[in-house]
Amino acid sequence: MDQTGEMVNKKRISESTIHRLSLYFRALSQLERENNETVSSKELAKREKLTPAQVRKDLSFFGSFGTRGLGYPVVELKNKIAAILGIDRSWKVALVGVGNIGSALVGYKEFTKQGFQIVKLFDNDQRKIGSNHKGIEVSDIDNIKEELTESDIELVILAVPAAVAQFVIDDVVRAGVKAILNFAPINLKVPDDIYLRNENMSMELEYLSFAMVNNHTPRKVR
Amino acid sequence: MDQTGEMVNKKRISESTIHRLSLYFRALSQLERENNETVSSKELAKREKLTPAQVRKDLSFFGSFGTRGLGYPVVELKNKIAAILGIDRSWKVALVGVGNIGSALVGYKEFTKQGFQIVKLFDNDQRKIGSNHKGIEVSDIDNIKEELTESDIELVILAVPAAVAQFVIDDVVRAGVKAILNFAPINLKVPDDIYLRNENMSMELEYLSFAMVNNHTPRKVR
DNA sequence: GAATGTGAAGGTTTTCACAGCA
DNA sequence: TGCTGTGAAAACCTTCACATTC
Repeated sequence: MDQTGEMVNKKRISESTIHRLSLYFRALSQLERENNETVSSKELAKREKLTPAQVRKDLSFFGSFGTRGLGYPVVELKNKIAAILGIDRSWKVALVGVGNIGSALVGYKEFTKQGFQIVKLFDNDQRKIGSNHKGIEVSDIDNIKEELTESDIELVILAVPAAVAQFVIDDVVRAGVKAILNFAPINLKVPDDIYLRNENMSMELEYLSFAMVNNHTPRKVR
Repeated sequence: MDQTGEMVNKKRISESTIHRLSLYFRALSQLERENNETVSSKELAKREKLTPAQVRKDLSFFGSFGTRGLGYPVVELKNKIAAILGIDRSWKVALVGVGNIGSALVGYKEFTKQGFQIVKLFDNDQRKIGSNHKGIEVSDIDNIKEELTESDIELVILAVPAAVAQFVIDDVVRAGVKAILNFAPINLKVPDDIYLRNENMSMELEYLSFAMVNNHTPRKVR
């Protein structure tokens, strides 16, 4: 049960449903740019290679947003989904590890578009510390616990080498951060109340490799 | 049915199973470095936050690699999985779009470790074309169809802006490439016989945002 | 007529539980 | 005894099909 009244989970929402909400959001943004007032589940499904029934089921978990015979109001639905995903606000994000991947993420437009603002960087390289990277201050990773604790940062992106990732995440957790996106190819240990997600970019390449070698026919595209 | 005899699919292998093979491979590499001769499904599961039954089921789709009472031979299993995933060889990869994300991927160690070699870059920026980027030649994106056709590149990573991604992928497909990993946040159209995977890095951030706002308790970590 | 919202059906994936083997 | 390999059961997710509403 949820005291805020924001959303009461009658049923458990599956992870895939949430991921598809991201897709709907993206499609609806595009539909808005194209000046569409309404969209049917059929059209939405087509744009993201899903089925109309799937779209309707997913949305129905959160309410009835459509009009029978007409479809869904584009802008309204987009805003509803943003609220469900929690991206109707902005999130302050710290990025740890201004290396190869890290510095690419600093300029990643999709993050900002969705309200994720990288406001602080951490690194252990003395040449980077104290300087500005694309307008964002780079702090010493040794002070990460203190600096995060004092900040209002709620989300951390880890882009450090696998060898040090566990040490870094321990500090991040101690600083009270509850949500972490990890790019290091390693399984990190965190307490149960921490949301930790892993982004593993070679996984998809490996899937492609598997598919080619085995003539695999996938059920869906992802 | 598969004429190569490499592997006959008795049952359809699920996508999640394949993704988990990547995890097993990673864990086994680590176990090998730690000089473990054998590993049980229990230990393997623990390392990747899965269940022992899941590990055994996954592996059983491809054969019986273990010894009852003992476990699985680490190095042997690692090699078997590499063969299944098709990463017991090297793949020549072209990367299109040497921007923010693209240039980060050029130096991404995980790719090389798994046998994915980026051997060619493409961009439309005249300042980059002809130059070398981390030792790899940058070609004009206008010649992509010809250059890919003449090459032995089998895999393409797309890291171009969403606005041009469809045009670029059309050329890539015309060049005969069958497997593409797309980083642009857009749904691309390709013929049925092309393997296309999408990497959407903000999806996981959005999931974290959703989880925090809704106190979502996930079934698993991914 | 057109398209949503949703129980019920169908399919897929995961977990259980135990037989079988070193 | 310890741990794999696997049918069967359970859980989960997707699709169907249709009553409902505009």
